[in-house]
Amino acid sequence: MPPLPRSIAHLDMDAFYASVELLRYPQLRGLPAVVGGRRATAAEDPAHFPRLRDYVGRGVITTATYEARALGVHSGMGLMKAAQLAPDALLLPADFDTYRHYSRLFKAAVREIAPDLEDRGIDEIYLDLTALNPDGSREGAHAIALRLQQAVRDATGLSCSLGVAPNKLLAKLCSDLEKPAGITVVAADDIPARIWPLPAKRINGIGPKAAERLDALGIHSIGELAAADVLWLQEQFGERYGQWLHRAARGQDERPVVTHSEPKSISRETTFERDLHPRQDRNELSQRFTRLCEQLAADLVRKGYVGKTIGLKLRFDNFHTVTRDLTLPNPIGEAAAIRRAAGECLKRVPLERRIRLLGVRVGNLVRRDAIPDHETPTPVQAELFA
DNA sequence: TCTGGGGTCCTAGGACCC
DNA sequence: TCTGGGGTCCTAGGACCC
Repeated sequence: MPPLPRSIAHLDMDAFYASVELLRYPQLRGLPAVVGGRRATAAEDPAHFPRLRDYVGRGVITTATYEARALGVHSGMGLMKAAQLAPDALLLPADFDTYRHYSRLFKAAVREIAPDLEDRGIDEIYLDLTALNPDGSREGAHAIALRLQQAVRDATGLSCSLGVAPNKLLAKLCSDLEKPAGITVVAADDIPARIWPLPAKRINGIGPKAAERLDALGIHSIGELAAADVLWLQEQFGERYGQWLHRAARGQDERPVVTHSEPKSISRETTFERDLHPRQDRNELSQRFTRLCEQLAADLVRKGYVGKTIGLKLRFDNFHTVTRDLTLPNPIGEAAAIRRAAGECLKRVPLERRIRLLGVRVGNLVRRDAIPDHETPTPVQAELFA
């Protein structure tokens, strides 16, 4: 007997950050608006909304309303470029605490109906609905999706889109087909008609680089990728990725919905308002570096981890990025110890250009409460190791 | 006036051990 | 002395995702 097909959903909030802002400022509904840029300062009047054309400085768009998207603006786009396309669009500063609050609300509402939930960040989740839709019917899947949509709306006032399919890959693809507030259900039979005409880059895992290489090889649609010879794909893209491309294009994906996972690393990074010179701006650089380590140490305490691999990340004014890391004999978590280890990493980087970004990371994480007392480094020991 | 911040996973070479 | 594998850890970079 072949295993019963699963019923997997992907739920994606519609223009999440921007939609949360519209709950706060309903008078902006229907207008092009984007979320992004630096945090608001206390001096700014929260009811006065600057236009994109007034913005000066670094940053990208985090979310654009559908009205702004119609003007060609999308997330990830630099604010200065977006200002050219949509100078009159409103610019709303990001407020992550509020977004996290609404994230918890919608996930709790979904969990009441479908407890097998995998977190995929602040605004999307996977759900295993197999037990809720035992016959695997389209009608059953659609009914559950409608209930979920309504529950999310009741809990938050926000809309979401759902895809329901036999696996995560297809569910993710489908949740995007009828946005906003859409529901798309597909079965294996629908793949040739519904999935194969789509561009290959719509597959989660085919990014800009792979899409460009596929294009150059004459493969544009998922169907063309499905028709390509697997050995040839492996020659072009490597054994593993070639095999994965072949399976993905055919709608094959066995990954389970993972309801619990532990973090592998925790990091903090910052892009400076202006590029800092390694010697002329040495003091400022050093202060920002220390501050990042303090914030990271606080994050580690709050989340209950320590780690033994400390990493440093630098981005230069030409956008070239380098990383260095150092693995210590014992896990650490204190700001001073992190600062010292990351300082050792910094000594291994030649500093010949101005610095745009500085980041610090702690990996090889261990839960604080999992460390036997005799292994818990005291501050003094931590300093000796660092 | 280009290009945020938080992550995961993969690859590949070298060290080191069996 | 030379020739080998295999496994694991460390490090650096890169692709990709939200």
